[in-house]
Amino acid sequence: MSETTIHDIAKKLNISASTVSRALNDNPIISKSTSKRIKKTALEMGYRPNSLAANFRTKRTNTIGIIVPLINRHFFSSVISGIEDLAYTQGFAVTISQSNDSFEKENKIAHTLFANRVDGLILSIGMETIKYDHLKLFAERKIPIVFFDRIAETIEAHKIVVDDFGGSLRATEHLIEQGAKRIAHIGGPLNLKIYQNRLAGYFKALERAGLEICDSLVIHNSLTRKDGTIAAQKLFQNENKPDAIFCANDTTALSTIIYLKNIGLKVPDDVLIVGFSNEPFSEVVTPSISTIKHPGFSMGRKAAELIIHQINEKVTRAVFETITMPTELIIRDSSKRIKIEK
Amino acid sequence: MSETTIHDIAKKLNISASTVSRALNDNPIISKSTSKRIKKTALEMGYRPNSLAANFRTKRTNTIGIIVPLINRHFFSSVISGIEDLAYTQGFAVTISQSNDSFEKENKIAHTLFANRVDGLILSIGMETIKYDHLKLFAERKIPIVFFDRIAETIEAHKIVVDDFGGSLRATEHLIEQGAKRIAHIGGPLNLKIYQNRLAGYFKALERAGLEICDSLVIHNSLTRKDGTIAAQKLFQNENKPDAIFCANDTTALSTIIYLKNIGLKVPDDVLIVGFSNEPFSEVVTPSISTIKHPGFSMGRKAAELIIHQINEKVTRAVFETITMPTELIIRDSSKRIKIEK
DNA sequence: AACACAAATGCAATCGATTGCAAAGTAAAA
DNA sequence: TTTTACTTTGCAATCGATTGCATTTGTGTT
Repeated sequence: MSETTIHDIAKKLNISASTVSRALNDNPIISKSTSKRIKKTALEMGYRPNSLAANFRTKRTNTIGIIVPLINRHFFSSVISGIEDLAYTQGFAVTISQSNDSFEKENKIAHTLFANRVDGLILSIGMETIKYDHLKLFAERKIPIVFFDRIAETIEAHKIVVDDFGGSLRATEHLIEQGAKRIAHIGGPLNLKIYQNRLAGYFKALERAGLEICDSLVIHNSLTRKDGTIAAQKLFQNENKPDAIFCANDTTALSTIIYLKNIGLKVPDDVLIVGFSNEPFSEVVTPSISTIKHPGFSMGRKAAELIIHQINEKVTRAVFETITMPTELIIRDSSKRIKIEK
Repeated sequence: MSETTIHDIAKKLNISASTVSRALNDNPIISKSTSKRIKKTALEMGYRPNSLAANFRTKRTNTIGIIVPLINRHFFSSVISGIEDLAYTQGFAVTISQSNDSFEKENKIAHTLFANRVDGLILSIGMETIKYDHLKLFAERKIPIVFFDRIAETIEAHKIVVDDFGGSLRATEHLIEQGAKRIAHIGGPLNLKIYQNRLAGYFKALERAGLEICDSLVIHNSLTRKDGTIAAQKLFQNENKPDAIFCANDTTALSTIIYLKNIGLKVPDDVLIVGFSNEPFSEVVTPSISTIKHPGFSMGRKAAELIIHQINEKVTRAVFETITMPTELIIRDSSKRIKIEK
């Protein structure tokens, strides 16, 4: 009727539950012969370990909690995939929740994960998040946290970010190499560090090349399809039109390209475009979009590696590091001046 | 030092732990005044509920296990997102693993999820899976299972599938309406039901229209980018070339389009194309790809709804149903005969 | 004041596995 | 045969919350 427990096995073999427990956990202190007998009986009796009981007793769940703004987004699902991939090999399960960029939900999720005693937390914070009490909860109880992409700067923890600055620098320099003189930038909300960095890389490249920084060429918005269209509209209503645009994501790069096509301008002939993140569509649209590659999957693996190390080593006094994942410029059609190519 | 428990609260207030437990769970049997005192003290003492203990005692984890072949894939991450979305509102957490289409991994994951006593399991089985012992485990212990997309036909459980047949029928009919006479089909591995159904819908449409079914126009492969190119190559080496292709996914639709472009044929002018699944890129490539929409997110929500209902109602003897999610033809440029349009 | 009955609280067992320490068993050395 | 030193095994407490049942407290009625 009810589930077989180690006590049932013990009773059947006339031994103690402790021995059964040890045998099933391959504790070498148990003689091989009894161990074998126990395992055989366990199998016969259809024994299924109850991790709940074990976790409760040992205060360890072998579970990593993950919070992302939205699961169904290429970058995040790549990271999650990477985390799960490594975690699995190390015997950890992952519990995933999405905050939908709502602080309230993020907060509740954090408490639930804590109540479930996850061994560690990997997260990318939501756009609304400016208070971190829900995360301090973990820090206080020495439960390791690893941030990725959207990090909380004031919390002491390992952080994994993308080299936004370097990527943007490279992207902008590439545009300059292709002959662009008036490069615009469509950027994201500046309360997020990543967009600050992308802006900074853009500025740096201009500065290095001795190009003037022009306020009217820089627009910030939420980087949706629509935002991109509106931004492009604004840029090309100027009398002094740009000859290239560095977009802070591929989505706006795409809608910009579509807009330009509609007003009769050609990419890359008339305007050069570079995006950011290497979305799956970027390779296959026409023209294909030059972009900066985000190593989502390996970020996930790295995050898992860091957190598991902390969990296993119980490194509490560790020096926390901020790991910057390399970015890579992928040159595609949207930024290739044909003349220069040949 | 150590965590505050309900006993600590009880001791401090000189009452019993049972009362504390009941108060914190809003049991109405506890008077409002004590309840208020208890909650206040709990807050002051920084009490954090230990779900491990509660779950252990109640044998209920409020957790749903999910197994998908690959998290980082648009369709699956949409479904996961939908599951999480609804589950969250019902107080359930989700634990997600990817099988990578490996039977061994799927098997191990199932056992781990069982050991962790998830309340229910939602999964899409891997390509290698032909034995279901690891799932019978759940069935035997009355733990509800819901399959989606790739279902195990011999296990009794709710199943949620996409209307592959109807979608394919509609897609093919659409091509016929647009004037196609020789319609090819690039399909997936026939050991998966979904591809059988897509093939069947294609046949049905031809039959209804009185068009001849021609073996040389039907190709089956694994539906990768490369497979699509190879298939297209084969189709257009025939003397009797197709004037339209219905592809079983958008990926092959895309690579077919690219191949045709390379050999100087125009889509849709020379060849009409329809894909399946509505990948994010399909809308934005040139020409945009007509396709059949997969309602991933709502499938996820539906799956969550079904499983939570079973969990809460303890419906063991329920009649299991197979729910077919509606598909929708999205007509884009790749299948629009301009002349017919105007 | 006595009683009945309802409301509020407490007692104590329980869930299943783990683990420090004690005890028993075994083999080798003296 | 006794002693010593391992090897194996068992005892019993423990983790924190829940819950059926018993008990106490409180309220109202006659």
